[in-house]
Amino acid sequence: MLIGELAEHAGTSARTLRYYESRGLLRADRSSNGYRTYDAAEVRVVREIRALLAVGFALDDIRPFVACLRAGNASGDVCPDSVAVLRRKLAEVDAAVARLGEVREQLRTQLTHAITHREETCTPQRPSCWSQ
Amino acid sequence: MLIGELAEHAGTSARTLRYYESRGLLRADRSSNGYRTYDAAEVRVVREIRALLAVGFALDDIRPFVACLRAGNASGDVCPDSVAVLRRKLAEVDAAVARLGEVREQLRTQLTHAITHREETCTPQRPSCWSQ
DNA sequence: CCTTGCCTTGACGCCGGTGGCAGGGTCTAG
DNA sequence: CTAGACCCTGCCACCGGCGTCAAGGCAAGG
Repeated sequence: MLIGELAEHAGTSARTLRYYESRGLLRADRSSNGYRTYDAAEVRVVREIRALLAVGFALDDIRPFVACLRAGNASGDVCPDSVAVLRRKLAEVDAAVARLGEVREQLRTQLTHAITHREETCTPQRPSCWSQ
Repeated sequence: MLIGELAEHAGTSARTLRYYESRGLLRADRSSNGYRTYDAAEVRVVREIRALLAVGFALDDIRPFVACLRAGNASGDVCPDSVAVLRRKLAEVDAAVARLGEVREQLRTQLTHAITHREETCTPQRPSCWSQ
């Protein structure tokens, strides 16, 4: 399988696949003319990468999952390194949710405050209130 | 007030203040030698900018708040344009929270699945499971 | 032979907020 | 006069995951 075919099967671009290779996530054999040649199994690997990226993983985080798949496991998740990354990411997501929750509260407070004070200060008698 | 003083009062760098100016958020008079000169009121403006940036606003989003402060309002929040941005940001944050919630669930599912299947597949009898 | 369409490597662009440097002017105190 | 601490403009670097262009090699069909 050439790189264009792999890209199409996996739903991405050849450029992207070369980038993954440069980052150590993909490997390719080369045929005599220098073209990259892929085994059909690489489709799964690329799909795994895309799926994890979509969830918010960085390429460096994804390496263990790829190694796990390559080791012959049915899923990239089951190896200890992958589990460690999953745990870490879960913690990060929890932290992000918490922070966003605080931001949300602050925004709500600001909005309430703004609407309240608009009654007092933004009147046709005081047009300087309007920013435009 | 010179740019270095303003930077110190507002807790940031002169470089940053020049950048804000280049983006249309700050204005400065120039003294005869070409140095930027600031009114003491600019400290509040810069602080407003920093506070909104810290919450996750982009510089372009912050413009209305600055205009609102400049118009003489006690808070940058009270003008209609600011309120509109606040509403939009709140919606964005809500969306982000929702998405992260889904991601969190997926991660939890993956983790549970991984740990369950590790029992079956990752044994000393099948060392290829381990990615390292 | 020529075109078409794939492949190759290499390099720059993007986005946003800032740091940092180069190369110069200005002001002030000693 | 000079040192040092400011100030000025302008430009490169960063981070990450690519898009995109350049310039060329290779395969296959008319």
